[in-house]
Amino acid sequence: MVADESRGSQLLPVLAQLVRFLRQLDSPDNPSPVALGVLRRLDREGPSRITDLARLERTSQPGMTQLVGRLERAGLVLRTADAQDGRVVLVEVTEEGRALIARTHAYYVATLDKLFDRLDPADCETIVAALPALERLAGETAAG
Amino acid sequence: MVADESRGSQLLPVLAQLVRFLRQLDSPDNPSPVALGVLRRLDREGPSRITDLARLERTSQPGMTQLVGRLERAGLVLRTADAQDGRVVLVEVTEEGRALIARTHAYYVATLDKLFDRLDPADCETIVAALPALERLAGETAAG
DNA sequence: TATTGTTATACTCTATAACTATA
DNA sequence: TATAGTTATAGAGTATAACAATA
Repeated sequence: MVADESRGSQLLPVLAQLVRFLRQLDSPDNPSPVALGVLRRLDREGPSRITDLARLERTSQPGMTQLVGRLERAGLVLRTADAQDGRVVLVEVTEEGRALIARTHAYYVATLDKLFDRLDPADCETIVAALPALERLAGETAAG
Repeated sequence: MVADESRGSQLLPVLAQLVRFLRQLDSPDNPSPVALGVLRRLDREGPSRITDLARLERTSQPGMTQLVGRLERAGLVLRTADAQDGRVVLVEVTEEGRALIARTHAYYVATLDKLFDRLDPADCETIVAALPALERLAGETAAG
């Protein structure tokens, strides 16, 4: 298979186009990608340490301290002390933070649904049929 | 169809995961998304005005002036005057800019190809079969 | 006057280095 | 000493407002 016909080279422009489209939207709260990632992680996994958030979201530790500070000032997260280890700060998402996640998610979903509505029904079916495989592909990103 | 089962709500997490994965890569040159978008556009469409780049990439005009300035200092684009209209600046990509596009593209493609290599062959086939439909879906983002 | 682009200024986001507090 | 986190500082990136040059 020639390089320019590889599966990755075919999928990349599709991803790039969809992502650029979503990025250029004026979503209601307009959280930064990393901020949304942190909120979603806290929602999924519960209270977490600064150090762990920094590692998992691939930012520096000071960067995460500052992001958490901004999120806290915005009322989206709370910081609490760890009872076992006085050095540790535990960050948890607030109800307001969860509401922001829900609004942003709903907005992105509605935008994608509008794209599907403009598409040929046969194409829609083909994509829907491929979603489980795409989910497994996306799952591979966590594996390695 | 219930909201949480809509096509958009199924596609969104897949997109989010793949995009987060690609964004967190340490690509060789690490261009910003907008910078890469401008370079790719110039490569595709030839010399362009600041105003047009700003509109098409959805940045402010001063923002585009500044981005083009950074790209110029990095040797990735050239600015030339328009012979017909003395107000206009034409921006064009350099060979070095094209090389950066190629390196970045190759890196992303190789990363995606590695994901496919870890996937069940049947899933790969399903995704490849859906690529034309996905391309048309992505194309709808430009339509309206 | 309208259009093209730049400069001035400020804010967000992120990084590295140096620091404090706890283990 | 090592670890968790913060503070200090700087740079990239982007916005709005005010400006200069050309049409």
